[in-house]
Amino acid sequence: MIRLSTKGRYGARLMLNLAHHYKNGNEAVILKSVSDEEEISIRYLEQIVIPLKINRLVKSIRGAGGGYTLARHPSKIKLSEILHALEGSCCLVECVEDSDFCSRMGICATYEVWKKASDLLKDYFGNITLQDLIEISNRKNTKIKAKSKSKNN
Amino acid sequence: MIRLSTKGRYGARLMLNLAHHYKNGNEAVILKSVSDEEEISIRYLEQIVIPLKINRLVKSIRGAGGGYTLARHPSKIKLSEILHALEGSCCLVECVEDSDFCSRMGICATYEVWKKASDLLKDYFGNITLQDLIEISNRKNTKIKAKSKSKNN
DNA sequence: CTTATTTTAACATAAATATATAGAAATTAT
DNA sequence: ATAATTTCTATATATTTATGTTAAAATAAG
Ligand code: FES
Ligand code: FES
Repeated sequence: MIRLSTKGRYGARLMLNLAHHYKNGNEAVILKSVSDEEEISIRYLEQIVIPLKINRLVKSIRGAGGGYTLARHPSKIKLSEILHALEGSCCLVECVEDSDFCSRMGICATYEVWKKASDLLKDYFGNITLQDLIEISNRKNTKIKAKSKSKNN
Repeated sequence: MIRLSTKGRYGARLMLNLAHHYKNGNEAVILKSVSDEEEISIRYLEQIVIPLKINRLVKSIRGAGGGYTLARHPSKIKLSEILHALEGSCCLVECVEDSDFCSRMGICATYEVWKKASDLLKDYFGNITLQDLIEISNRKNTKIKAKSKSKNN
């Protein structure tokens, strides 16, 4: 019913990929490698990475040996920041952040509901960092490995 | 960052409008009146009301004197049902309900997060009925009246 | 120091989907 | 019959999603 745009979805995976390869902030990852690993069109990734750069979530290093790297340690980057950079606003409906959007705010009962739901999401995504995602990812992968191992034996 | 489509937004207001005029289920409201009161294009409302009818949330009465009315008492219609009817699925990303959508589900760490966020919303909207919205609306309006009265005195 | 290579950056375009409007046929009450 | 109203179908516009093409910057090699 509510759609996270592909930008937000792909952007989160792009950032998680950079986080996986994050060492000290100096080693850059080229988009081609993200594109291959995440199976997302490189042309589209190029567009998605721009707002991430503008919002200082990634650093770009041009030229040979260059690429992109996280601007900060994964534990210092919240999912809400990524989504905010990519989708502009952080709410289900425009009127929650732009009071001019809807002239009916004063009397609109649905507004209250969209507002609270937006806050729910904001809280949830505000408490998840890239580091958390890495840990979820690791847990998931070790589980898979364990599974396939027990199958083979 | 996450957008509730206009269908969902307008649909919720359409349903709330019908709820306001709900008597016993026999008195129909014409879309023109909803269109005027809610300031939504009548042509667009016509399209939005169809899935609501298919999902048996409203009843239509054709011909002169006809219109639309809620299929059940406002307290028996959940917001989640309305959104489900209008947006098809009830989740932030397709992969949550359609496992074929994303081939990476098994290893995708972001999936877990979208899934939990979807559940948060599902729970929230599943606990709000049209009756609740009516009450929110009434509280809001009496507040406004009280305010404008105190201004005039 | 010059040239070739790697990579980001910028711009343009195409395809798909969401949003919105328009017209007319079908149904019903009076 | 006539007027009111839903229902169906078509079309226009805007936005999102995705691909392609070229230019600019930085590095590496000779
Ligand atoms: S105030 Fe924007 S939908 Fe009600
Ligand atoms: S985004 Fe669909 S499984 Fe990760």
